[in-house]
Amino acid sequence: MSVTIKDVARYCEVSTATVSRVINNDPRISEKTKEKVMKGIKELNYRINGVARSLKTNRTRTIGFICPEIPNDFFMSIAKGVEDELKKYGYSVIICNSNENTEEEKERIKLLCEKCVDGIIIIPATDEGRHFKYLKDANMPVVLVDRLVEDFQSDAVLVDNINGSYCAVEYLINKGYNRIGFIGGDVKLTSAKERFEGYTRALNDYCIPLEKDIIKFGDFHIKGGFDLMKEMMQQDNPPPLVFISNYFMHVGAVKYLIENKYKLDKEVLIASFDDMELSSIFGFSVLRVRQPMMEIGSKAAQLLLSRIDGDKTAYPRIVRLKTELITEW
Amino acid sequence: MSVTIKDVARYCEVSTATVSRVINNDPRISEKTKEKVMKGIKELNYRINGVARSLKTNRTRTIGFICPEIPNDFFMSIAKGVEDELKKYGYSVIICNSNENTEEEKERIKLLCEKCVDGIIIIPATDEGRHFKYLKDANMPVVLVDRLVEDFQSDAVLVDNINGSYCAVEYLINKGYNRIGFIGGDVKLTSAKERFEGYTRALNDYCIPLEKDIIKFGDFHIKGGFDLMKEMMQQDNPPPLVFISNYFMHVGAVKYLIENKYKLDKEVLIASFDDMELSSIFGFSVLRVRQPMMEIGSKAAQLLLSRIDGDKTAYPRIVRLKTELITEW
DNA sequence: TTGAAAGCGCTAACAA
DNA sequence: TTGTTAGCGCTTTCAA
Repeated sequence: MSVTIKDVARYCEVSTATVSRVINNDPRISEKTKEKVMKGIKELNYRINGVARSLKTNRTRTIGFICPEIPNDFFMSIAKGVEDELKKYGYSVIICNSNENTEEEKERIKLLCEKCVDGIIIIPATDEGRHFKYLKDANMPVVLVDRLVEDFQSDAVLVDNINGSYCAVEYLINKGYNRIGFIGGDVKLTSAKERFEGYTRALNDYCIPLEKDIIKFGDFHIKGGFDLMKEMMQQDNPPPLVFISNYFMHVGAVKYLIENKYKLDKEVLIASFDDMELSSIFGFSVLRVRQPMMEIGSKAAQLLLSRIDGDKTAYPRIVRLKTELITEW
Repeated sequence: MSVTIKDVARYCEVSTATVSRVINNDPRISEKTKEKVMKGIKELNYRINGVARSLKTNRTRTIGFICPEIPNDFFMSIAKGVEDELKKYGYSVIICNSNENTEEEKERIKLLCEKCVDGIIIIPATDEGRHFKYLKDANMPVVLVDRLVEDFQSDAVLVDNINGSYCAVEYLINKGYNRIGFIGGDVKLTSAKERFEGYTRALNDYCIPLEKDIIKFGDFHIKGGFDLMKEMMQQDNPPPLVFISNYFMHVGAVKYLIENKYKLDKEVLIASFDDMELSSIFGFSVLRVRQPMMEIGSKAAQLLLSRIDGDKTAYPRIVRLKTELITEW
């Protein structure tokens, strides 16, 4: 079949250990032997077999990344952050799709464990976390991202959702708005719950009563945003400004407005959580809460790596990253 | 360390071969032994070590996917197609980012080979393909997607770019437009070149002379679209309709129009290659050429799998998928 | 239907 | 500085 370390050893008239030392840059080797072996490697066209190496070293230098959806700029920006950070250390990333489904998530976890990844980063599909016990049993390092789950304590990277939406709403109030609609995601998700909390806290702190009719919940998707914006605007006295708690709902809301010929000027304004590349071109958006997506990813990667390298610091370690207010006002 | 097949064998008082047969669903095994072993597996909490298995079987059931950018709905929709198809067969996907850079692409290829993936799907970073020779030497199955490269023959999945843009432009001509601007990508890329060719052919066939001033090339990115749309609109006699040859340039063009307060009605219209979820909400878009992204991915996966399974059909096998015209006119 | 044993390609402990 | 060798956890051939 293919060329092995043994072939190289024979060809160069050295031992396999010597060849191994050369390919691992072991310093205890003479310049001369090293050159000879390198030459042999080249001439025989030898390639390292990472599988054999992993079997021996108990390390695959591969980690898993499970997220609810693949073509999704939010999740993939985090994935990029993970990848960029990990590749510095020679790691690669198996990206898996849970399809927002706990069962599939469970499947993927099993598969990744079987593949002996060194650790897993998960953006949970739901708030259900019982199946994560499998990871603990397998002694697999994990970092949760964006959301926490029930029944499972784990290292995690989150953003300061409450403060992010608090500040956004506060900013709007200071701009003179006191009827601010709210469109949010399923409050079972950490992020959705906290963002709603930031909204209510700000209103409370400024003595503005909550208006039930202009507060709406759905899922975090485009369709959810579309449907809720429709409800919002079709009622008798729609608010002049709506705070929307993620990017995809924002997109859905804009979709509704465009399809229904709302003007790009001041008929209705949108503030929202998330600031993606396209957010600013949607035209209704006046204020956004930016999450540092790449940083979320790189931070998660760092946490995971430290656990892989044996860091036993008290569990769970939760990192909360700051958000940033973006406005053209 | 962890529980191995040996532990299970000892615990169940059978041989390791028997345990192996059980976990591989080998039929030549009695119901009774099978049950006994299953019980042992459960009680000891045994987990398969895929690395050891891979070393023995020479198969990792993992494939690599290299693309120029990760947070990119076009590439990731293809990736999802790949993933969905492959997971049926127990495969998983390592997603790598070439950053549109030949050097990084080369690095990733090496890494994937070292990890002994069973095959690689690549959306090439550029038209440069010399470094792909490494794959041939390593005997690694490859499928190229979306673009071909120089100096390297390979299985590939592409769409019918020429016909796609031909039909779009033809449709516009039949709607009465005879001044159609063109904004395209770097013609070194297969897709960019072919889409321009479709445009010119259609104009030729309908005896409309090419107008140099309203034909512009840049890169396939948002900024490219923005800059070229600016050039397009700032000249003396801008065309009433522009054909833009990919999604991201389309986004950039819209960005320019919005920022410069173009009205959402008929001041200027856009037709474009690609039909993404957001395309229809941009407001200027009247016609789009839809690529079947998921299908591109699943087809690429199928091609790759067949090569992995030893299919020696004449190389290269090129699959051209059809596009579809989307319009609300 | 089951078991014994070789060996996949590599690393690392130990010896020289 | 280099070599010998055991063995990582599994599959698979051959024999029983």
